[in-house]
Amino acid sequence: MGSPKKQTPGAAPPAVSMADLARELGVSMTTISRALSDHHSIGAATKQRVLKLAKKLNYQPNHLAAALRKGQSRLLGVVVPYIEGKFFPSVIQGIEQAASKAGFSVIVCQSHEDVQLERRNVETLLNAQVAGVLVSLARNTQDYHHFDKVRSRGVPLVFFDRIPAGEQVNSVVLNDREGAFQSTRHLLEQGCRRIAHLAGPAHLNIYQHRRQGYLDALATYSIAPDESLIIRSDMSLEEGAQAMRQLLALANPIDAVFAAGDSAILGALQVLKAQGIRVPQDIALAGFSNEFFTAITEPQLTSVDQRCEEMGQAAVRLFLELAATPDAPFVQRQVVLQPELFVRESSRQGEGVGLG
Amino acid sequence: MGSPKKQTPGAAPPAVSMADLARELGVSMTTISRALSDHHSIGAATKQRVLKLAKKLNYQPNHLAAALRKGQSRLLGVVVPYIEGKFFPSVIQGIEQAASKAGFSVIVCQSHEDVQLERRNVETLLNAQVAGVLVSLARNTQDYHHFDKVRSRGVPLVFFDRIPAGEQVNSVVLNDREGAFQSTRHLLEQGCRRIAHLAGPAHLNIYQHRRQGYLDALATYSIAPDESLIIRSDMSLEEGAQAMRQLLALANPIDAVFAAGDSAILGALQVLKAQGIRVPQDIALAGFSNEFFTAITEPQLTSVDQRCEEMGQAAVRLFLELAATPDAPFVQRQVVLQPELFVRESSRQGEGVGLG
DNA sequence: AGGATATACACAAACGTTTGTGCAGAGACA
DNA sequence: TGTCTCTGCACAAACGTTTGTGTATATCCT
Repeated sequence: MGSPKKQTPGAAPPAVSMADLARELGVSMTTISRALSDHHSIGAATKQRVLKLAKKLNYQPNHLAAALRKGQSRLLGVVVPYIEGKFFPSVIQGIEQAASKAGFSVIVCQSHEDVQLERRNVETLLNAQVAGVLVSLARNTQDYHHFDKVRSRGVPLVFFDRIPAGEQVNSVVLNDREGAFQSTRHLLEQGCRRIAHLAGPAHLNIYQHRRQGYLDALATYSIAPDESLIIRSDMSLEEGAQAMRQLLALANPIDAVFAAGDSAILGALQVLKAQGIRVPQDIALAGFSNEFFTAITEPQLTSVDQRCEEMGQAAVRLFLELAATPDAPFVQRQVVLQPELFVRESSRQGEGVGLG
Repeated sequence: MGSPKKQTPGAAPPAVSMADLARELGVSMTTISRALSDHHSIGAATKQRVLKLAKKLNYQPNHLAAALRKGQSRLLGVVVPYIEGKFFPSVIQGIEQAASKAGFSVIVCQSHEDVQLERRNVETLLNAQVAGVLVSLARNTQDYHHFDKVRSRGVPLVFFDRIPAGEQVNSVVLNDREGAFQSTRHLLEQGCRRIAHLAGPAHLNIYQHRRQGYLDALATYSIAPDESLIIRSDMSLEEGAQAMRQLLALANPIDAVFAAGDSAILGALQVLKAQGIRVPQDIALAGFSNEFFTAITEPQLTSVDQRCEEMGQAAVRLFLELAATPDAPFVQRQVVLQPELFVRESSRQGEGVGLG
């Protein structure tokens, strides 16, 4: 009366392994392994035979076993704050593309802007024995000790966009200062002179640099920065709107706003339209990120493109370089991408609301 | 004269393994393994000692080894057409959340709407020994043989949103018919009677159902479907605009458009505004997906929310059920989520352009 | 011809887990 | 007292690769 359940209906069929190939061909597993990895000590004829049989039996290498033996997998870990909006999906897109070209798969984790989760994500990735870790920091990450483990395990570590402040790390970033500089200079060229700035969290490198670019551009026109025109926020739509209301309450009116993010400038735009203030005639606007919606608002919003996909690709390239020389002493590397300013209706003086 | 390079400066320190714990405690590795996995045959006292030492030595389990031994990893493979816009990122968000709660990591692959790539992605995931595969089909996938391997390996397979036609599969979908029905009924309730439909690729289940929902709603008002009012497209902004132009050329004018996607309805909106046709007074509009931009166009666009995150979570739950009973005979399961209609300015009769 | 070099392959030990089986002692029951 | 069931643990064989070392022929140089 044996249990009929023993039949295991959906059980996996015995996957063909190197041992099977070896038995079939009457050679050792060594030969199979080396033939498949194109090792020099295997004859061309043997390689052919192995490859042919492998194809015939539909041999699929078990990456897990290889990873275990070699101590690292073909997996690339990515930690980002979130995957909504345009930026991070696009960067991931670039990462995925470059990684798969190099034979790596990508694991994506979200920190949800939380250091705790970021820490756990890093642990998870290390436990999965990833070959490398690509990180864009959570907003409130100020302590970087959870990345020590990555390094000490000899796993290549690359930061992108949001990088640790004052640390020796490998990174790829946008030239945020330059982007902000171009954007602000453009506003100046349109004749604007009292330009406000919606700044982001002060400890994040990207917002520091955007602020600096804004200040530098003002300086080229010999305009002294006015602290009352610089408003910090979390770059959300709501706080952008709030900041705009605050700016409108100033005695000495402004004629332009440069925001370090598109959501904030959108919030500002909505406030202006609600109050019947014309954009760009009364107040010109410029944002940052070239979000999808910048092309469909009315007026369309001027913004700075962050080269998202290039950033992802560059991060992978950097990782590959590091992985290629595992024992090399650490030298800090940084890739800096050049932004591109997209001028749209919200900042072009001498144009009407320009309907389509 | 030994090479000084032998020092391997960045080499990984010997990670602490179960063998180390066993040696330290003077017990066998079996005991360690079972204590850590809370096996019943290990005494409470021993478990405590093991757990304590593990914490002290900062023991990190090697998932790779476990996966190799058990024949499956704690990785969940996901294949989606792309990760731009709102839908897929949000679904992935839901997947990630539910998966990490269950102790799984997620590998995301994009098929870029290409069957070839989709096939390769599936191979890649299987090679990575994923514990399960979650798929939303590429647009041109009509042959489903590349998923046979997944099943035959006993790996749980769940489709979401875009699922194979006429196949016995596990899936989680939105009630697209209901969403389209509600949306169209809403337009009818607003007084619209000649309602056009921008339909998507005919072979995708989602577009079939949205079309059907549209037809069903018309039927409740005893309106005979007019084929000249149904225009197929790829749901892009451009083709949406093109379709709108085509509709405007009709002798018998229409008074509303229900599109199976938000990009298409946005294209339509842009055409209407360019031609000075009032929305919703002259022509009312409704879309599908509840994309971010529906809330910022002017007028704001009525749309159907797809419960993206719920969909991701449901897919993971389904996977977990399947994984829990690996030897159970196949029974088709389908989770159907209820959509939610978001009524906005583009379809509300009796309202002006309603500037926020 | 003698020694070095290159070629072509096999042996077997890892990598770090999990798990079926075996074995001892303890308590329960007849 | 003998049998039975638990409890608590150890042995050792897997899982499918990679790779250092060994060994036999063939080739080359002088």
